[in-house]
Amino acid sequence: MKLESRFWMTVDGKKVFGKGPCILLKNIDRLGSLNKAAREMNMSYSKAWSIIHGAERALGYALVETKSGGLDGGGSFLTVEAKRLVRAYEEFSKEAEELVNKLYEDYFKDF
Amino acid sequence: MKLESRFWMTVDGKKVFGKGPCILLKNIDRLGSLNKAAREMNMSYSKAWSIIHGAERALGYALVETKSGGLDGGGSFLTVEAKRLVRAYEEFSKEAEELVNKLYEDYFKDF
DNA sequence: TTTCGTTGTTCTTGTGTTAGTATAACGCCA
DNA sequence: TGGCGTTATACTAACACAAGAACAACGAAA
Repeated sequence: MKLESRFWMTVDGKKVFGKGPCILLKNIDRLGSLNKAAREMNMSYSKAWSIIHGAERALGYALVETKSGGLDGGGSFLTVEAKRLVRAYEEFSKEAEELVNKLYEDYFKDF
Repeated sequence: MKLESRFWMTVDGKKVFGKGPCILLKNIDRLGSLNKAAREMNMSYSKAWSIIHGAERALGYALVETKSGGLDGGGSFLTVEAKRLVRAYEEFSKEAEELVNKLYEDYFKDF
C-alpha cells in the first residue's frame, strides 16, 4: 500500500498549472518543438497545444515563444517565466512529495 | 493563485482509497444508508456502490455492512475497519494539506 | 518557386466514464 | 399478504474528453 499525491495550482477554482503541463513544458524545452514533445508523450498535437494555451490564458502570460517556417519548420521555446515556473513547481513538488510520504508512514505504519 | 492537493492510496498502481471514497463513507456513516448518501451527494446509486465495492475488493476487506428489508428498508453501516481507515485518512490528509500549503507559500511567495 | 516541418485552428470520430433506468430480493409491519 | 425503502446488479443512453484528420500560414534553403 503506497501513497500517491498530486499538486496543482488554481485561480478561483480553475486548474492553472500542474504536473502534466510541467512535464510537457520540460519536454518542449528539451526538444525545441511542441510537435515533437507531443509525439514523444503519445499525445495529440491539438491536446498539447490546448494544455499550453489553456495554462497561458489562466496565468495571464506566455509560456512558450513559437516560430514557424524555415528549414527546420520552426519550433517552440520556453519563456523565462515558464522556466522559472517549471523550476519552482519541480522543486516544490519534489519536496512536498517527500514530506507527505514521511507523514503517511507515520499515520499508516500499522495498516 | 492557490494550491490544491490530492492524496490517495494505491496497491500496485491501482487506486484503492482516497478523498472521494472517504467522504462517501462518512456520509454513509452519518445517514445510515448508501442510497441517501449518494442522493445527497448528487451521485447515482450505482456509482456510489461501485466506489465502495471497488475499494473493498482492492483492500481485501469489507467497509460496509448492509441490511435490506424491514420497516425502514434497511441500510448500510461502516465496519470498524472502515471507521479506522476514515479516521486515519482524514487526520493524515488534513495535516498533509497544511504542511504542503506552508511549503507552497515558501516556494511561490514571490509569484 | 517549390519543398519541408513546424505552428495554429477547426471539426469529426471514437472511446470510456457516468447517469439513469429497470428489476429482483429482502424483511418488518399493518 | 401487500406495501415500503432499502440493497444488489445489469443494461442502456448520454456526455465528456481525446485522437486524429484536414488545411492554411510561415520562412529558410535548394
